[in-house]
Amino acid sequence: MPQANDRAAALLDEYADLTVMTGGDPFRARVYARAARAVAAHPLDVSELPPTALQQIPGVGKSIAAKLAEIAASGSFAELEDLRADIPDGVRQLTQIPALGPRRALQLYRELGVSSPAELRAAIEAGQLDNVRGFGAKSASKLLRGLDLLASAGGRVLLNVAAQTAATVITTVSAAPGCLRIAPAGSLRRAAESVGDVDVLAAAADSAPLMAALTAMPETAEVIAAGPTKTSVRTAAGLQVDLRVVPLDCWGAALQYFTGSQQHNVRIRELAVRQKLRLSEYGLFDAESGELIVSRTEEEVYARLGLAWIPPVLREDTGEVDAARRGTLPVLVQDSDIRGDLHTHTNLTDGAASLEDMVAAARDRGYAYYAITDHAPNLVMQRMTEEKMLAQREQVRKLAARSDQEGNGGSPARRPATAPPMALLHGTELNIAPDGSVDWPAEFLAGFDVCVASVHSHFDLPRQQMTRRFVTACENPNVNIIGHPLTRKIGRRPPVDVDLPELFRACARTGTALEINAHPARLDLPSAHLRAARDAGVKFAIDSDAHAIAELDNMQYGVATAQRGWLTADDVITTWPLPRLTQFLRKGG
DNA sequence: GCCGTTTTCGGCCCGACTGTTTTCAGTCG
Repeated sequence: MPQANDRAAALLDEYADLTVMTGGDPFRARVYARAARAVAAHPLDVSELPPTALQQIPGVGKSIAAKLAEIAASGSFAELEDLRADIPDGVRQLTQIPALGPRRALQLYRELGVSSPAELRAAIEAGQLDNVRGFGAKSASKLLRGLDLLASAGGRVLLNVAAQTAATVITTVSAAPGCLRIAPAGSLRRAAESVGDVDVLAAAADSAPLMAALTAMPETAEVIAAGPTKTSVRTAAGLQVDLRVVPLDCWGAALQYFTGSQQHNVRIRELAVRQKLRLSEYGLFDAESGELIVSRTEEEVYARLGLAWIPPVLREDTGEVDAARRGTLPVLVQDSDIRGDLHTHTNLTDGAASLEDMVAAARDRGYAYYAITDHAPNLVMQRMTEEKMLAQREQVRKLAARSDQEGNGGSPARRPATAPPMALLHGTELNIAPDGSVDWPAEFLAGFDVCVASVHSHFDLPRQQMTRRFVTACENPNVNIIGHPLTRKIGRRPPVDVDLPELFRACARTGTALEINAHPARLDLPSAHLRAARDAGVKFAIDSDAHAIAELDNMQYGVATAQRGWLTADDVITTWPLPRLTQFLRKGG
């Protein structure tokens, strides 16, 4: 989405937060927060839209449309500035501390003058909290730990780290006596790009042995809360794990509830209320009689509300509820649709494994095709030369010929035994220079089966120049895929500033695919932009960018990202049969 | 402040746990 939308959304969000802090109308705050999400997800640049178009955005009415216009004109709006004058920005930062919400943060500011995390730490250490009503010794030590946590990481982890932690928890807790079912829930089940805490749902008649197993787990460093239905711990690595245990009879309602997102759940519950029903983690009930209607499966809960079952990856309140009601949910691309990988490395450049080993591992995955795309010479540290590249090509051709003779191993689950052997494509990952040019002359590039082109430096070009850079790369007849387009690293490096609608148009016009880089630290192009790109006519390559054998398995995170962007198999060129893919790689030439 | 398969006004999701308090507000998801 346009960066102007992110800025406007941040201001609306800040206004919502400050409204809550100052004891303003909580419903108004919620409306602003919801409008902020809708603005952030809107495909068009809100700073350029007329008021009538702004009011088409869900959750934006006359008043917020006027605020958006004010933001476009002046960079902020008057009501926000009024609240900012009352409350320093540092006070809002305080609410990032676990267990410190808006009301108590404001209380600390009003009574002690604390207006930043650093000042809060000083105040606690000076014993000033003792004089504040509602803050006891426990609060003080909890806040100190929260301050440490905030300083260390911001608390969020990548999807693969969360998945590993969940796997450990599930192994441990499922071994406890009486554990009937157990599954990941929350943002992990939705495959969000980062996870703040790991939610695990279990079913049992008696929760005590399960809770005990969690708190006794060697990885558990601290027990945050412990009750009969919910126990929260923090691992030694600092990651919070929430275990919820419910009776088996309400498994479906509980899984629906604990998968979220919160915004999705609000939508679903509003729908229930309108039908004179009440939905909780224990089931869907008649609002008046209190009688249980359904609770055993998610499918039953959604069906009783008049909805198709909604895949967890779509549960973000971005239109999935309406689509489920109309029966127009997309048939999402699946792991089993993936036929190959078009962006991988070997130890010829910065990969860890040999060509032979990477190819063998790919073949074990049952792929129909696999591209080796080592770095090109302009990434100087990789020391690539034409000679090395041509020698690798020879090796690739020999490996391909050998597998032709020997037939193909490969998992029978993915392809029948009669399937042709895995095709090997020789490619490269080019470096897009600031002017949009890439390594090597066109004649040499024409010898590759596939070229990925990516930005690896000069991340801070002004938007116009950055956009020109990408468009020039797309217009190169030898460039097939733009690798990790925004070059962001989750939680570490921001995305580059590029005019996305223009990039999407260039990709569609030139037959250049955008990558969905499956590395959990990248997930790039991010899911939030995929629908706009798809609507502009863009096709996508889900690639692992594997630098080691184990990283081939990251493909699953790329597929999940594509799903979160509502993509079907047809939108993704790495699901296509080889002849269709080969045709695409010719770029109409 | 927004919104409508009952509504253009009167609603706006629901429950668990904690800490400090003696009945509940705040926080979280």
